[in-house]
Amino acid sequence: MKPSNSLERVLGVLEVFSEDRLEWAPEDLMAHLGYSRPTLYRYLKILKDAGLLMSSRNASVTLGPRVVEMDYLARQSDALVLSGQPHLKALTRRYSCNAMILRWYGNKILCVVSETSAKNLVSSYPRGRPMPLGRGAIARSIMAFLPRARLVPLIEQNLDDLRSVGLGMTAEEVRQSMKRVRRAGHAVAFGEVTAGAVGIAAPVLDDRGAPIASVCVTIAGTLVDGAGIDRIAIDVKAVASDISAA
Amino acid sequence: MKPSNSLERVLGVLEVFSEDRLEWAPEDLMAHLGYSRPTLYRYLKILKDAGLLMSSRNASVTLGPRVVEMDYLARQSDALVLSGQPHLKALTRRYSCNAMILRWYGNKILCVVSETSAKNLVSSYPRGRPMPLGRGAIARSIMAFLPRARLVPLIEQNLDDLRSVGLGMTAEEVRQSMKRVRRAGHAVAFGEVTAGAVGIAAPVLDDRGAPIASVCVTIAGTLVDGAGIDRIAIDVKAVASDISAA
DNA sequence: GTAATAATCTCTTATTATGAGATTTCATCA
DNA sequence: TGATGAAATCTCATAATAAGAGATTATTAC
Repeated sequence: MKPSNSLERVLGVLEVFSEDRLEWAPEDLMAHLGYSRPTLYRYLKILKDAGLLMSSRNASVTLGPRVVEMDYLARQSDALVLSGQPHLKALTRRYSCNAMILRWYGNKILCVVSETSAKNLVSSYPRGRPMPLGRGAIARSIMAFLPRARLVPLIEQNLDDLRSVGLGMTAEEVRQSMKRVRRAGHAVAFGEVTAGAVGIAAPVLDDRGAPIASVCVTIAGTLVDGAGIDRIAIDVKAVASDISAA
Repeated sequence: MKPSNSLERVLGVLEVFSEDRLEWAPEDLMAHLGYSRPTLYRYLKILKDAGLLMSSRNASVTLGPRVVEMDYLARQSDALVLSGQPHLKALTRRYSCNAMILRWYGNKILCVVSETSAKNLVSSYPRGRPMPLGRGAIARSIMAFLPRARLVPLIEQNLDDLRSVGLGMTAEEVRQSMKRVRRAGHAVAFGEVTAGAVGIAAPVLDDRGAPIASVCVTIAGTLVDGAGIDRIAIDVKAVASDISAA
């Protein structure tokens, strides 16, 4: 995974930006990436000219305006957004809730659209924020549909979290829980991500049955009982399979 | 502006995505960019691995999930968003309107945040969408604060639009109109971008007095008279200068 | 199964990215 | 305003590697 050519090395600069580190001083980038001074400045110049980076007041760099523009364009071309948004609006009309679609990519789960009708239940996962793999209905709805070879290492990496939400003590027990989720076709979680909120999620599958996204409804625990959850689960699954078709 | 090295050429692939063309077939990219087949596929592979591109069903490519993630990060680190958002919330609390901040970069005006309290006045410029230079209070509030050398070519490029909104028949007359905007410290536009809407915008200036952004309130024309507009203009200018300070 | 298309590989050559160090630009304070 | 320190850019020889023609291998579609 370490960059082997100069093209990957330029892009490597973009990889270092994360929620923990939104601003980088050139000096730190040199140290962190191991590029020489002229090389780093060359890269920065190119990335700034492309608008992907910009320099903030104190000479350090942050992500730039072209990123913002590209996200707008990505919204226009994303099949999940285009086909999913009307469904989300319908869900939020029917229930006082938070409805969202999250994409599965490279061991990350990323929110791509969300709609809300619940006044005080604000989603802590807006568009673009990656979500943990170990907790929540969304993660489970996706993991349960992965092939075993893909699933097992993920379980092992997140065993502490998975254990703490009661999916089993050992990796094998967790895998059995996942099987049950797969059979049900959806996952339910009580307050695993947001206290007091119930999450109900179903996977969007591609034509080979591999998960590519998840549809999730989050609703205040006080608003639903078991039967209510079942009803929502049916709707969520319907939406997910509808999106799968496209 | 034509790429001179391989690093700029890879990034050149990202430049071709626009509102008019959200999806590209590799074959078309080869023709459009003039890269050979192996080279183009090499570039695509690298950009896909970085998550900046992804391939859609029909083998063509679109912007990818890392773009979405980077926009989320950009939101977290953007001083305009961080310092501006509370102000926008205050403005929308005070008036039934649409309040937004737009960044000026590379001859483009790009929305970075927007808040709204008006039910049926939906902004047609969400985050990331570039806005025309020839129409609207926002464009004018920025252009009026550019140095003459920068301003004149822009006026000439957009003369048709500028004329059609009544800023003057010749470039020189338009420039005089801009001077008046500059003296007033804000721009007002009636239905130039959205029919029936009034736009009131003031520039955010850096420490050298160069415009870097604009604060704009859009409100239904039926809700305000001249005095109302003046009141809003004062608030908008206050917000803009407050943001300028940071 | 086969045909058609799409993507990747191979390998040589010319191109060009690289980094040490010098130089220039920029900002800051006396 | 001029001096001081830091940040960014430039120069240039050399090693590194990106490029492309054409062949080969995947992937679809039928």
